[in-house]
Amino acid sequence: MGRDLSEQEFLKKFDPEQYKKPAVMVDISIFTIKDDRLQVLLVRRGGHPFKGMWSLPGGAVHVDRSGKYSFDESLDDAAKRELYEETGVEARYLEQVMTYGDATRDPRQWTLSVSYFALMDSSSLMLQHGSDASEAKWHAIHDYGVRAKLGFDHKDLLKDAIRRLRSKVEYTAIAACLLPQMFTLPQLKHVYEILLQEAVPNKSFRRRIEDSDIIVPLPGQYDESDSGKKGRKALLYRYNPKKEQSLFFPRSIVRAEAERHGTKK
Amino acid sequence: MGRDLSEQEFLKKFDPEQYKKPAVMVDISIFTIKDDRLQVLLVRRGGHPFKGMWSLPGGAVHVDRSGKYSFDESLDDAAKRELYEETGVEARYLEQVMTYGDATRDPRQWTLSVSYFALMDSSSLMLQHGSDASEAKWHAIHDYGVRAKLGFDHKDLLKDAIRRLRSKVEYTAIAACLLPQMFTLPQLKHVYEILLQEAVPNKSFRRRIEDSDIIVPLPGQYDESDSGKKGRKALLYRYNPKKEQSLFFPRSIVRAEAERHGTKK
DNA sequence: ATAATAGTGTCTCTCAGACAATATCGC
DNA sequence: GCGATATTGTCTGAGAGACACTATTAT
Repeated sequence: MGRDLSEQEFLKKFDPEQYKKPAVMVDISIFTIKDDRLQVLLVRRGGHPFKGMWSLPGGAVHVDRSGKYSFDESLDDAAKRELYEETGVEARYLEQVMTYGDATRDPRQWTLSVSYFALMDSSSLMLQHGSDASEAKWHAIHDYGVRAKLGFDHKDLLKDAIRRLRSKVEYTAIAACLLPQMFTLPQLKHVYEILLQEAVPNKSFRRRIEDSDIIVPLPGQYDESDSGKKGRKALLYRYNPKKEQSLFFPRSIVRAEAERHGTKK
Repeated sequence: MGRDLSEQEFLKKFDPEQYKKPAVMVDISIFTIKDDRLQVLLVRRGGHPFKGMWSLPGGAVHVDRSGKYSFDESLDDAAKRELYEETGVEARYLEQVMTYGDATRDPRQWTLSVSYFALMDSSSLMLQHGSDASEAKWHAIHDYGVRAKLGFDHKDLLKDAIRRLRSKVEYTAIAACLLPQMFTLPQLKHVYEILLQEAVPNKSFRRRIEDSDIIVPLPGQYDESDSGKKGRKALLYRYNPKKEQSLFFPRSIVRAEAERHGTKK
């Protein structure tokens, strides 16, 4: 290791290109509820590899300050940038799922993908066309995937993202991030039922909300949209924006029974 | 984009070094139970940056087939290799936590760290000295960190790894991976109490085990070690190796009450 | 009024935790 | 036997889900 260098000298001499590096991508599963289904935004691949197939929106992390592209300060920033490029809006919720990396998942090189999932309400959205993604489209989720053929190992990324979402829904309030700022409890319950794919008991559900300070009522405000609808009007609630971290419910919903987390059965 | 290339032609022409890339490291929080405490294995840094400080064991992913180092087929392989280089054994449990990446966490370059945590029983261990890590040592966990000063943002990596471990212990059987192959229920209960830092009700704990098929008794076999000990001998159990995935308990242990997941408070 | 939807009251059954009782060991 | 540890038995309170009931709206 030669003589003793100071940290300054060491950093000056350090060559970042001394070793071969993997490519680093950020890929996002952007979810929304549309037509009573959970849907994910996919883009059709315009170039090789997997040309013509669908894939999760994403791209390389921008680490070159002198490059022509906007610089990414962090992984989260890269995810937010990709998300914004694809949808033109910011997501209500964004969370890292996990990282995939091996020698063969991309035929070009050893590639690593940091997978994220994002939640948005479908009304807040304007699909941006152009850029590298030739076409972007919502695809309904069936079970743990989509019917379309996905490139790379994005089928796995998507499956794990859906799993994470479903599991997290049971003990947090993030489902509210799939709805507009203001919503009713029947609407929210409906989102839960779509995500969990089973009936949610009414009383237990409302008790959960009451006992939490995550989802708070807007006293006296009723849902006036969909004026043609019959029946009693529902009270409006909103997702509590303060205390970002405590979107946790005191206890889990549905399926206290076994195999809640089992991968198969 | 020029004329239409076939995928083969495209791949032949593709230049992996066309864009600048971040460095990719794998860092591992290796946990064990020693002296009635949760402990993590740290190495003292021999070179810059953060020379002389402690850090999580780890290193760059080896993606160069022609290099002098062993090639890593995947991220998990890289983690297993680092783990083996450091401890000389394979861990009983290894799980990816999450990935950290930004422009400044390593003064040399934009660096990304994939964080893992590993569980092992302290008896199965032989610390390997040498290589780039000049010194390796167990450090007791207090609250969500260690007393030693850590380089990089490893304090955050460690904190998140501990959080993941503690949270996962409540609904899985991974705590058994901190004990030898065969163990008694009082021993396992003790591990839970060390990890969760609170008393675990005896009857509930044993009911959980009974109802699960994750931890199974070795009928008629008693713990004969520590022969000087008073009192009734405990039955031996083992961690069920088949069905790797279903190390989940039907329900959670302790703290059904609020703030189970809160970050602070 | 009636049907439809929203929201509330109440009962029951299950289960986690408390605590007591029993079993088995070394001495 | 005695103290220590392991294991099992029983009771009770809390809470989730079932279900019936009330409230409010459009037609």
